[in-house]
Amino acid sequence: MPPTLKDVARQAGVSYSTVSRVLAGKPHVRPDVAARVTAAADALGYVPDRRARSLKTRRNDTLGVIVSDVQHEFFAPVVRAIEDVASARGFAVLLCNADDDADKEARYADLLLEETVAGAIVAATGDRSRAALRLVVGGIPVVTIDRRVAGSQVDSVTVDNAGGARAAVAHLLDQGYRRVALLAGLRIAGTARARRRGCEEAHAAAGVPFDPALLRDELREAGDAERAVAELLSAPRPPDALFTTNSRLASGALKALRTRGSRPGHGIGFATFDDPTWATLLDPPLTCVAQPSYDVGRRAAERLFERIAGAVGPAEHLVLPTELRVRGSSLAARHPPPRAAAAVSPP
Amino acid sequence: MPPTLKDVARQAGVSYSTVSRVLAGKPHVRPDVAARVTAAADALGYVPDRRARSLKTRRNDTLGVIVSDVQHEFFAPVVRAIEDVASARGFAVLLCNADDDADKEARYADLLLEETVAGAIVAATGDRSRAALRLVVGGIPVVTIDRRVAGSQVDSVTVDNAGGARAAVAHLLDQGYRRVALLAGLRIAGTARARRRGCEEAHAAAGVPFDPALLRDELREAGDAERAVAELLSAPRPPDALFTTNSRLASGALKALRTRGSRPGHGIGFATFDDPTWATLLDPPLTCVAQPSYDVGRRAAERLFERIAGAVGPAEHLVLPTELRVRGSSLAARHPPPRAAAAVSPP
DNA sequence: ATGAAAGCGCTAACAG
DNA sequence: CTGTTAGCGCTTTCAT
Repeated sequence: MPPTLKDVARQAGVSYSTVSRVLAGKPHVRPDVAARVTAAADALGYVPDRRARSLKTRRNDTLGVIVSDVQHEFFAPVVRAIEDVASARGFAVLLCNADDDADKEARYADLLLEETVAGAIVAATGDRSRAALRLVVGGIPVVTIDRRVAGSQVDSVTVDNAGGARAAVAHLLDQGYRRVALLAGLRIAGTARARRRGCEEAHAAAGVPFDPALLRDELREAGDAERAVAELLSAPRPPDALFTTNSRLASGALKALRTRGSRPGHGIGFATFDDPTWATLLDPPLTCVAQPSYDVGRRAAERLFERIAGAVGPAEHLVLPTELRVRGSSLAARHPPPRAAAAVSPP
Repeated sequence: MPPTLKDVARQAGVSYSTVSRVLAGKPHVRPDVAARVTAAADALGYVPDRRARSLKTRRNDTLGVIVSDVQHEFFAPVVRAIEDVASARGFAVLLCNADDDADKEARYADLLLEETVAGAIVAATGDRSRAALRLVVGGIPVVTIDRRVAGSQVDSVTVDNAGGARAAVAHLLDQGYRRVALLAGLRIAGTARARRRGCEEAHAAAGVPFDPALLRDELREAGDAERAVAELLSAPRPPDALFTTNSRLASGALKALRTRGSRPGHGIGFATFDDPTWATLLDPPLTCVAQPSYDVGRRAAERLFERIAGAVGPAEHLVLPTELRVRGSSLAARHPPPRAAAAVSPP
């Protein structure tokens, strides 16, 4: 049983509340008394009880974070950033992995409600963000990531998914590729929709029709992408370029290419969302749409703290830019006929 | 202000404690009363307050996790596993990234103490595990990962770091490499030490002397490894093979090789701890020592729950096996003199 | 089967 | 400056 305020008080020969005052650094305490209290406190190894304090003060220095999976390339830095910002302010972070599963999300929302966290960041992509709404109804400040929540006072931080996809696909088309396959994640995720839109816009702008047969979505794991690409490549009219909407799918797609003995940039163009460390280790290196994941988390957390501090006003929707990093995998189309000359590249 | 038990009681026209009983699923309540209470509770959107409950019951369904960085290849699955096990039992997880920084670790230990978490998993590698000890002294069950804590009742789950490194280096030596450089992480980390030991044992067993000039440790980021490799390769007696102790360092080392235009498996052998998804996307694919990261987290969490449930007895030290996955990057040495024949490989 | 009351560890008036 | 007191929301005896 850890020592309580009372124990410290007894030990220091003062009252209960004096100890509280000293330990809270409140003024109006005689220095010698303060010293005695402090001494007693660390003699006993006293540690204040956050729950009790929080119960009394009705403040809780804890943030909740709901993501689909911390293991994901995108979420790991986001979570890390949130934790950094939180810890700098003395806040703890409750981590919830909801796997894009609406039930899990709802259960976690309840958990955060029961914990009466000071605020929550919801990066989950599940069913209509019921979780986020539940929290909002419960009176908890929420910032979402990856998607907005309709018509509410919920701030959001997202990356320019449509723009990023548009840039990548436009680049592929510009390099002479004509049949760009789109390998995307879950349709319920706002990001997936936006990226698909970007892809379509790029086609429209280039005056190239987008063949719906080249769209494969609802892809979760690398293996899903691998199978999809294998299928696409053996179809009657195969794609001549691949665009994946995240690095997990990219690795699956690349595995499929490798199995067939084809290399990106040699007959088949390749680009992906995310810029994983290994992108530049491949030969040729991967063309990527880099997104500022850490910043997404950081900005979301900062905004959340503004709300916690009482900021009012309409929802703020921050959209962070992406950056297209052109590397070898997407360069000028050389069509399968072995080793034809480069097509559209500059001299 | 969220509704409390009192509000529900008033609404249902029963007493305070009856509501508690109903909601806790306790027996001895008339069905119709129970129904009225339940109805009132969800009419008001009542959500129990975990802090208050925990304060009263002196139990806290929360686990603390201290790792150096969730973004790390190894820790992401560990954290994920812990969270999976915890959530299956209705526990929440408090995530702490301590960056191998002793001060941060200590602060987080205090945080977990203040939260009176039911138990903690400490995967941090900092200074003498002061953090873990602090928790133990505070009466909190602790399971460590990556390292044991001397002479205490602290369980641990680790992977066979020495064995994994030994296997990889033995394989390299067996393939005919004679100057294997070891690129390792922080020296304070128990894992780094064990991996180094494995490397030395492999050398001893093969009767090949290990040149201390080929050891580079205290490497944190990919960039550190990149610089180290660049240096090593331009030294008078360069290594003919590289072994990195984690995938982050591997990517740095590979970058350095790439810059010099050399490919692993062609004149220079390569192997690494960790088996990242991209290992098989490279050409040649990377020889890896795979470790069961998810299982480390899972087993640690399971053991922790046993302790929380009151298990007594001496510390249990679980060591999980690693698996050497031989791929192209480490195959038979062909020495730099352009395209010499393979050296020691079987016919 | 239900209600009354005490108290978990803490903070915040309010007295003195 | 310091002590007394009243809860925060909940569970848990103990009566009834």
